[in-house]
Amino acid sequence: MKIKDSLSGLSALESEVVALFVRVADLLNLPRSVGELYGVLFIAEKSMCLDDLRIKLNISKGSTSQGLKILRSFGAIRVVYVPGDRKDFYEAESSLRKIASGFAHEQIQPHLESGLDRLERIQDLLKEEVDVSGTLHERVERLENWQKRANQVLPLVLKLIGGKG
Amino acid sequence: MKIKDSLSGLSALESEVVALFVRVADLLNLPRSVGELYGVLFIAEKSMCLDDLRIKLNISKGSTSQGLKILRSFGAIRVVYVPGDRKDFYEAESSLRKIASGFAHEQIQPHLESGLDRLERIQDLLKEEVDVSGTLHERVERLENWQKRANQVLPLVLKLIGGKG
DNA sequence: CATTTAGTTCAATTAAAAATGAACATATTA
DNA sequence: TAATATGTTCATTTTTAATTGAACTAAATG
Repeated sequence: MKIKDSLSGLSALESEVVALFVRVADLLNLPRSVGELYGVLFIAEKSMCLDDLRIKLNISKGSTSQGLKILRSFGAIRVVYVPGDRKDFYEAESSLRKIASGFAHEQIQPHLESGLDRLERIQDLLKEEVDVSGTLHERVERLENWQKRANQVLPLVLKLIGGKG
Repeated sequence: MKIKDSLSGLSALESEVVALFVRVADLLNLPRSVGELYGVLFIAEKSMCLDDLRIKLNISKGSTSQGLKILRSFGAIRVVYVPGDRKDFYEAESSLRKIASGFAHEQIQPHLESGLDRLERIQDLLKEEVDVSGTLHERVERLENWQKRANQVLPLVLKLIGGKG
């Protein structure tokens, strides 16, 4: 351990963990850099500041700042106060429940809401129409059903994920 | 109704439905064209062939073919036989349970599996290390816990989504 | 068995998303 | 209050992903 890949600044173990979270980020439609940052913080022994992360990952200040902002936005990282240092230090939030909940509220919920808006517009369009086929009505009803179900399932999923902590 | 936007080939209602599914596609990390295709089929009165869709959406043959392939891959559309026509006709699968299940198996499961591979590699790396801190052990254990939970939650989510049909 | 029709594939192009880095804002301290 | 330190913003560049369209395979038709 402690032997860093001189090019990447990451140990073999760190690299693997980062790679894992880069994959997760991709799955969740988040920028690669967000996965990298969370990965480093997840496996870090100590809290780290923007520059620590930027240097370790060899990415730009802008990416680092934006990535940390995204991670903060859904509570995947926490800012910790370090006495005698004006820099912001970060550590990874380790409660899956909290992260999932934050993600659901910040990244999923808005989509569901705008979906609801659009569905209402679809219903309005349907009302304006004359001579609407039964099929068409049935399809729009199905859409309403799906929308409703999505809204019901999300909180249940959070309950499942948040099992213990 | 039946008044098509001459430029897009879609009625106002169709446009809204397509836009809705384009958003869903984006949320699920699928190409825009996949959302467009499913949207048109979802609201269509009759089954449609590749060329019907290509013309209606004004997209290329290649995109249409690839998009339909993706939709078939997780069972979001079905191929229907039309007597006296050699073309393949498609209609939207309307069972959310089936679509979600197909999506989970084809698009999510592989990620979970490769995640497991990577986790095993991380565990191996940890074993090779001497002088591993308690923190580090704890973090990798947490990772195992998350992985396990993801594998447990996925089938439960499918149960929830597939409520009635 | 040549021709047409349907659909796929994939190299090249285009479009979208992310990363960069310089300019900027804000807070600190000497 | 000048100089420094920290972090943000955003126009530009770079990278990645999606789309295109021509070449292709395969099947049906005449």
